[in-house]
Amino acid sequence: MKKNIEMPRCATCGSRNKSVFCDMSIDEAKDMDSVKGCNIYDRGQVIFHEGNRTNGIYCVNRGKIKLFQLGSEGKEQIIRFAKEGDIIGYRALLSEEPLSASAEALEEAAVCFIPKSQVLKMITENPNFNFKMLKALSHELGEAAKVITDLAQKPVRERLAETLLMLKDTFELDNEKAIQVKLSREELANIVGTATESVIRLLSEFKKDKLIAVEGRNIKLLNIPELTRTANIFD
Amino acid sequence: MKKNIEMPRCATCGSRNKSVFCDMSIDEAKDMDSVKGCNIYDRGQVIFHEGNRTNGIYCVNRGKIKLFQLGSEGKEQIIRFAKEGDIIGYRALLSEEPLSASAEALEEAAVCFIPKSQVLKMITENPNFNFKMLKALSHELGEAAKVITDLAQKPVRERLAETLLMLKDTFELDNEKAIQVKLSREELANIVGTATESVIRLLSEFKKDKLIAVEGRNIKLLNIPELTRTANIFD
DNA sequence: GTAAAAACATGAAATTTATCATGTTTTTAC
DNA sequence: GTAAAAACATGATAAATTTCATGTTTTTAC
Repeated sequence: MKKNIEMPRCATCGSRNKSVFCDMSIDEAKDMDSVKGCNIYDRGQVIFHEGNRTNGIYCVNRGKIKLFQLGSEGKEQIIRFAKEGDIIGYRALLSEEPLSASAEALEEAAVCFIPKSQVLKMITENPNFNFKMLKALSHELGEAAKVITDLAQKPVRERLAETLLMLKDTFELDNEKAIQVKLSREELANIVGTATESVIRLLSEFKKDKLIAVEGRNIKLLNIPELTRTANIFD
Repeated sequence: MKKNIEMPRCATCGSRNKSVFCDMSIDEAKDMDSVKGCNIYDRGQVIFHEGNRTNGIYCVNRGKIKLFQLGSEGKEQIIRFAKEGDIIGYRALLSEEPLSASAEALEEAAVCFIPKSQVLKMITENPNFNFKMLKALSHELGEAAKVITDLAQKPVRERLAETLLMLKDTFELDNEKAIQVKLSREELANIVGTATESVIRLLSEFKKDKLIAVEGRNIKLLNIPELTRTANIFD
């Protein structure tokens, strides 16, 4: 269940520097504080549901979140991840369409809710914010196109290697080279677009080839250059 | 080669009603005319190349265009299409990244070029246009997510049926139910994400099952409800 | 702490899809 | 108009991937 917590203030939010709100004024931050909400979500809790309407955007203060669609056979397809400083739900808000994905916390997460009116106000009144939104959407669209080409053309082995590298870029490695997000084999399969068993087998192969080390959900990237080659990435 | 033609004026452009420029003022239209360029591209001509930088956006006045990326093995992946009233190249402009796709004319096309300065001016000074851009990007991003889920989860047969229906929605049918765009089997394969031979075989099956009629590149959709069922679409 | 559930793992078989080989038809370029 | 090239077509084979079956390990819930 959602818990009530002390409201994080935008002015002192550590995630703000990394977000589209990074150059918000003090007045805007106060304004935001007066209209926003904030909730804590436990691991596995749903923040919003695909198909629903939204009346605002969500800004991740802390925690890791997966965004996924359900395919026609009810299988999850993970579309992207969000972490502190990221906003989610903005696509649906701006397109005035239903949410195209569900969002679920991968670990305890604090997420603020910013009402539509406030978002529109900032877009209208703060050109920097407006351009940040345009830029974020454009960037996402470019990333999506790459994913489309990979899914259409690359074999599973390459896509899995690429997924591990993407997770590294998104969540970074700790000092033992371990990816700082814990996903099940099934979740990995739901990014790669393959069967869970295929992920299990390929992870074993990568492990045998010393590309990675695996202990449960902890995956260490031991040989990134060779993983990159396995992913067939040249740019 | 590019040909010089009489410059179409925005004020009288028949495509404008359907575009993000639909509620441009008379003054803005004149302003636009004074800075824009226009070129005619023959079938097969490239309008811009993936990886290049762009200093403006392209607005399609007439003709049909495919946008594609090259995969790591040099295979085309068709990402989307553009027709009269559509703009292309805006993703790269707004994200300040290189162009993520190449654009090629599928038939003779007239395409205007609008310099970056003018686009930014309109974004800044015309809130309606700004919201149209945000909406267009958001909508595209939602469509891309659907494509990702389909590519990851649907078999080739379903994806081909879905592609035919997508082409119907994008280019419409003539009064003989024929899709109003002519694509090679290879191009169809490059949308679906499969081998050309697979497209050929499946089109024959669809034809045998009376879902479609095929004469060369002319494809008539005879049974849309059943095609929709074949595509496994329920929403 | 223990039972139940979920996740992980692996082999064998089945299925889907791609590749290769080859021939025909259609289009393109002088 | 004709030769060359490209596109279309089809069968046979090969490869990639999924599915199914089954067992083990780990996690979760009282």
